[in-house]
Amino acid sequence: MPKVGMEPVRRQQLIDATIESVATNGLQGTTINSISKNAGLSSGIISHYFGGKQGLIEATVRYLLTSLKQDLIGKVNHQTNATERLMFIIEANFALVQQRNDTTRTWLSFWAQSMHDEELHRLQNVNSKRLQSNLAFSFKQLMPIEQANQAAELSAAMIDGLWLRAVLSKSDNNQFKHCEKLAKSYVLSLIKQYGA
Amino acid sequence: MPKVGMEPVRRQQLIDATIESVATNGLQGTTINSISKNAGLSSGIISHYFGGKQGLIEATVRYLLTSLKQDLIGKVNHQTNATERLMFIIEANFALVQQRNDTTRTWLSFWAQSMHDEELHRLQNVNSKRLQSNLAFSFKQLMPIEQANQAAELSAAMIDGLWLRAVLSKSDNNQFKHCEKLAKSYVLSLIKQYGA
DNA sequence: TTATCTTTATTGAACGTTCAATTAATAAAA
DNA sequence: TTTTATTAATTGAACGTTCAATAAAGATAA
Repeated sequence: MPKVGMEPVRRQQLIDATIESVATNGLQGTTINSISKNAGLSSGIISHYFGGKQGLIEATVRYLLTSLKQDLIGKVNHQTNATERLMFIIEANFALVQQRNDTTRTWLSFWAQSMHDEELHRLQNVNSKRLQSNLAFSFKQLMPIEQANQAAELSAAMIDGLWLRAVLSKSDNNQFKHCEKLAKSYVLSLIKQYGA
Repeated sequence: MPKVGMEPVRRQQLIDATIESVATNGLQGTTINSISKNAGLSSGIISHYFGGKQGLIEATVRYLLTSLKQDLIGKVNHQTNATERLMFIIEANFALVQQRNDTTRTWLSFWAQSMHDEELHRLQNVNSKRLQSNLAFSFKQLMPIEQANQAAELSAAMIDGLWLRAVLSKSDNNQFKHCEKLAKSYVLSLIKQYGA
């Protein structure tokens, strides 16, 4: 059965299977068996490639964070203006949902666990601060620095709040699209309010 | 050791111990042993009073929901005006934090789990919808119904978002106070914007 | 080309641990 | 004495990890 050069393939297979299992069974219900079964591989392979269950969990979170980051990078370029950039940030934060419906539940599980897992908490902070500083960067081109920072804090909370409530109510894609629109119009209203 | 009429005392003891354990160890790390140890009781007592671990978990969530509800009821009376009532709703939603620092983490754990537990999800929906309809009720006295509903949806998201970000960044009470102020001024700005 | 050696990839059973639940025993109060 | 309250001991299932075995692929040498 074995072929050479399987490592990257298997790693991705196991990460995908982890997202799937956490979305379906929760972090509590996710075992090395549920993951390896989803991936169509044996349980031992997890320790082989990730050192253990914990290593795979952390690799999965890192993968999700990278996906979010890449999504935004793919949308903007050097001639994107500040307002457009703000809209792209919002789109990126709601985009993972549209690609894979199971991703949102998985995120929430990981964030809850980050309260009791140092490495997950570190990763969560990177994500949370990146959202706010990305927003602040663009707001600063549209208003004074103090207002910009305040606008970034409020926008980040609004985005996360809309997202959280949509996830918890097990919303469909339409509902997420609705939340994306609300977030965008809130950011636009902040620009009108404080904009120079 | 046994005394008569211990039931309500023991139940509360075990619920308090559950909040404590979930805050410290997370829902994953919470066992009937960690709970009973916190309560200074034996593990068997959990099955006796709650039928099992799951029953105790659900009773704990119901207790938290009731506390939140009572907190709001205690603040308002028949001569509270709409704007005051909105401020009290926000205060109540941030108040549990101040009383007990460990409560917020516990909430987040429960909400994450609600994605994979029918009864918890039902309770979560009650809470989520109550916040929004409480907000809508007061907004309707200050603006047209359509704007009131929109304001309620946005305010609920803002409150939950500020709360979520504060919890995840392991904020102290000052940070929560700051978030409470932001939420209040956001609601006031909505009243100014749409208010008749 | 064939035979041998080495590395890479993978499995699945065995092990020790942890957990929730149950049971039997016990102690106080009625 | 009977009932209520509680503990301590026990059970069996489920879990993550480890590890010996194996199989294919690639490399080397005859």
